[in-house]
Amino acid sequence: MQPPPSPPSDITDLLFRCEQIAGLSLGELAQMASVAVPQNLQRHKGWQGQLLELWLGASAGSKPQQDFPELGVELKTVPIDAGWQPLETTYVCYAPLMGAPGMTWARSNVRNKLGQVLWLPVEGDRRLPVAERRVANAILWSPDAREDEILRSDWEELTEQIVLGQVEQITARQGQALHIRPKAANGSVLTDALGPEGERIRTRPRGFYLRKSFTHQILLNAFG
DNA sequence: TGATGATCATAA
DNA sequence: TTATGATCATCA
Repeated sequence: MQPPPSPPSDITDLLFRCEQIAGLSLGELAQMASVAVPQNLQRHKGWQGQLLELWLGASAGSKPQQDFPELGVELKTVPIDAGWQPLETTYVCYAPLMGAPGMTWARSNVRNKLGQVLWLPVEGDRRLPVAERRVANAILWSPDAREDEILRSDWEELTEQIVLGQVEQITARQGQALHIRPKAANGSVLTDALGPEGERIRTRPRGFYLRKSFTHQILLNAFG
């Protein structure tokens, strides 16, 4: 078996590809793709995500778009423990800090990314060697009315604070399902943001993330 | 011990 | 520099 040379033609094709790799270990998938397996993920944090992108035929590179634009699907690998509990929060996208006139939840990047997500749970216990971690069955998810409402509410609160120039007051403690945390190579990276008087300030870049509890519910609802 | 805040690698 | 892929590691 080898990684597919082209993107999936439709959802069925995508789900079929998921079935093909379900139950296999990262070591097996890496070997078949001629990719080296790192000892740990300390210096290879996005490694498994990129390996699985390769196996599902997602276009590489960093674009502020979905992984499968033609299918309207975003791919997210999520490390889980034996009880299907996510071990990490899930990065969603960059948080625009300069405000965007007329931006709404429905048109936001967060909503766009989360409109339809293909969750790919992977064993993530740090005691398990990376190569031995297995890929679970994929879950194709779209937020229901209740979930969308929770996300919208969190997004609106955080976005309002950004627009009002209160970026520095935002804490990761805010938000029931969606929150904001720093997102950068290190603390010296700065980007433009809005200040309290509408002036331009420099601050650490931020990203939107999904809380573990929210992702956990998604996995449970799909019955993992 | 878990969540928050910080950080690592890579592409364009 | 922005943005993707995320996980690490410190401290309450």
